[in-house]
Order: sequence, then C-alpha cells, then structure tokens
Amino acid sequence: MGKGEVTRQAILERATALASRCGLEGVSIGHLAEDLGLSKSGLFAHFGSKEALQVEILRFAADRFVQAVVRPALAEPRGEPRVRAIFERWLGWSRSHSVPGGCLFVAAASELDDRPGPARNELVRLQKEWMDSIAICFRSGISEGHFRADADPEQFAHDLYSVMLGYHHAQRLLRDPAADFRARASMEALLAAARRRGPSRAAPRRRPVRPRSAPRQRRTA
Amino acid sequence: MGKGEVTRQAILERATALASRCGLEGVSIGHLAEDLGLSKSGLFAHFGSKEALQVEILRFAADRFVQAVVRPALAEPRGEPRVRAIFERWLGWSRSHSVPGGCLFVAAASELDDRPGPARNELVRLQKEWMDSIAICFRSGISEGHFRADADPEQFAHDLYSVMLGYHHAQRLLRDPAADFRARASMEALLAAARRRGPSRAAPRRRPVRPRSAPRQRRTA
DNA sequence: TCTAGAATAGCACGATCGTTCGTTTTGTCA
DNA sequence: TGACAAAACGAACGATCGTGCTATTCTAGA
Repeated sequence: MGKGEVTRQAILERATALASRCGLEGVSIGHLAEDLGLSKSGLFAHFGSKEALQVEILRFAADRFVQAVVRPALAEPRGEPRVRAIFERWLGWSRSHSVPGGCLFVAAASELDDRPGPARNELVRLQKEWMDSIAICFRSGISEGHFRADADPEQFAHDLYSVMLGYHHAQRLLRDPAADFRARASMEALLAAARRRGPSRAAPRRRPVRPRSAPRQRRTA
Repeated sequence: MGKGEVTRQAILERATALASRCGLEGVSIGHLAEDLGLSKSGLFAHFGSKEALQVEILRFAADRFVQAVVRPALAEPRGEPRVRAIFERWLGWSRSHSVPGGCLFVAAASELDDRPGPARNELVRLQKEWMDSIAICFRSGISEGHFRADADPEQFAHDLYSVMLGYHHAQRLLRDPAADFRARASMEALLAAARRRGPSRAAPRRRPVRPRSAPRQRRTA
C-alpha cells in the first residue's frame, strides 16, 4: 500500500467519525485537514470534489460495517442465531468508536433523502443491499424451521430496521438509558411474532392489495 | 394580529417547509428571504439569530403537528380508536404539504442529536412530550379494556415511534411504494401484541434489571 | 392627520466554504 | 544515486454564510 493510500485511509477514517456526528455535509475539508495535520489542498487532491469524498465516506463506512457486523454474523449458524447475531452486532456498531455520533447511515439517510446526487444513490444502493441481506438471513431461518413458513422476510427486514432507527432515536437524541432495553424488547417481540402462529408481525399478505416494491437486486454485499 | 406577526408566520411557514427538505441548518437566511421577497436583514430582525429561528421553526412545526394529528385524534374515543387515529393522522402528517420533505422532527432528530444548544433542547422537550402523550393514550386503552393490563405503555410509545421512523426511511430515502403497507402491517402487529396474552411486544418488565428512563414531565402540549 | 415606533431595506463586515493553480517536497524504482 | 512521478503545500479566488449598523418606509394610535 503506497503512501497515498495510507493517507487516504486515514482521511476516510477520520472523516467517517466526523460525519457520524456532524453529518456528511458537516464534514468540511478545512476542519478535516486541520484535524489530520494536512493542508486543505493536499487533502482535497485525494478526492477531487466534496461530493466524491462523501461517496467514499459512505463506502468506507460500509466496509467497516461489513467487518463489524456482517462477517461475524455469518460465522453464526443459519436462522435465528444468525439473525440475533446481526441484531446484537448492529447494536454494537452503533456504539463503536468508528461512528462516535451513532450509525452514520441513519444520519445520512435523513440528510440525503431529499438531495439527489451520487451520495444519495450510493446510500440507497447500500441500504437496499443490506435490507436484502437481512431478508435472506430471515428466509434461511424459515427453511431451518425457526420461523413460520408464511412469515414475510421483507417485512421482517423492514421491522428490524425500524427497531434500529428507534434505538438510534432513543439513544442519540433522547439519551434514554433504557434505549438498549427498549430495542431488545422490540427485537424479542419481533422474533416471537415470527415464530408464533396466527396473524401478527412479519405476517404474510393479509391486505387485499399492496403496491409492489421496486424489484430487489440480489447482489453480493 | 399586527403586520409584523403576519410576516413572521409567513416566514415560519416557508422555513418549516424548507427545513423539512434541507434540514434546519440548510435553511439559510438569504435563501429564505429571497423566496419570500424580503431583505435578508429584514427577515433576520424578526428572530435575532439563526439559532433562535431554528427554535421557532420547531415550535411552529409542533403547533402544526398538534393541529393536524393530536387535536383530531382527541376527538376519537379513548383507547384503541384514538391510538389508531394517532397513527393514521401521523402518517398523513408525514405526507402533508406543511413538510414536503417528510416529518421535520425526524430530520431534525439526527441533525441535532450531537449538536448541543437551544434547538436540540427544544426538540428533545417536544419529543419527550409527544412520547408521553402516546403512552397516556395507550394507558387509557388499557383501562378501557382494549389492551392487556400488563402491557408497557412506554414501550408501546417507543415502538410506535420506531414504526414511524421506519416508514420515513422507506418512504423518503428508499422511495419504497410499499412503505405505507409496511408501516400499517407493523402497526397491526403492534396492536395485536398489545391485545394478545403471553410475552410479546409491548410486554411488561420481563428482564431482571432495566435502567430507569429520565423522569418524564407530564406537561401540556 | 400627525407622530412615535415598529417594520423593513441597504450595505458592508469578517469568517468559512469548496475549488483552482503553481510550486515544493517526498517517495519510488531503474 | 538520479530522475520521474506522486503527494503535499501555500496562496488566492469567488461565493455564501450569519450578523451588525444606519437609513428608510410603513403602520397604528392619539
């Protein structure tokens, strides 16, 4: 790894941490350069534009997320254990030193949701990929017999994501000391409903008509 | 209402709409003034500082929220009907013309969660108040016999908020056409669990120890 | 209608932003 | 070791930001 690449990684590491607290737009080239003891122009040259830097931050954070959450979870047995591992590792990620301001993707989501551009596109791509991965894990939980056969994996992925968003809200904004407890209680209810018979959460199509989601691409994370 | 107050309301209306798309920090005095055909300094004089403007935006949006969601829901019968009304009106609010970029509070939450100051304080106050209101509505659903006596109202409030956060994520970022369907399915599962016997979502203290939340103040909205 | 005060406009300030350009330093490989 | 390229620097740019000051316009009450 050449010297440029080393510097680049250091920049992205610091930038990711900063973005989790101040948002992607809040990461200014000047502050970032000063923090790292670099010149503004020297740092800038690594990316060519602030927009490109933002995209690289998202990719860097996604790499870290895979290392911290996805990879360890894949070491767990298929089905419910793996789903639980995802949840616990995900909680840990939100408190990790990589993102001192809480999960970067949560912050970026509401920041980019009305700002078209490459950064938004990358974020959407990553999020859909992640939701698909969760659904796949849940689906293998069905074939393992851990979950009801008629449970809806996409709904489960959506609900799990909602639980994490609620956790972030309680933890980062409200500073609620019960945030962990709340999130775990929600998760247990989710899993219980996925096991139980009868209509409940993660249930199949109970409403007459529902709009189709955009077709999900099943690409490797 | 004097002329100054009329202008002030017009400013806040436009500012609230803008903030829902660009965030509180994204509302610049210059753009706002230009949009309204005012001078920058003339607009500025109404608030004295950008920080004060942000606080006023939050209060204005909260007023609108009460008018659009809380007040109509209070017209419904206590218990489950009122809880359902809250949910449906809340969904509607997220799509209302008052906040074209989606619920302002969701956007502000991740923007302010690591930025101390008056705006953050006001947002936290409003959010805690709202969570308390939800819990109170749920509690009256218990006394009406709609929900299990051992259900946890605070957990329900947290879970309902999570559902709304998930809806916002699916709707605003992913542009998922099934966002409404997902949110309603989650809500139905929440209500089902609140009715059903046995351990499940909105369940009482099942874990040995849980940290106490900050004491909630029960003030009028 | 006259006037005091509120409301608004105009202008300029210092700071910070992303970005460009030319130069200098540094690392790498023949 | 020497040469070439990569990397980092320094200074400056135009734009935009929030904010302060003074002058002007408007409005409401006597």
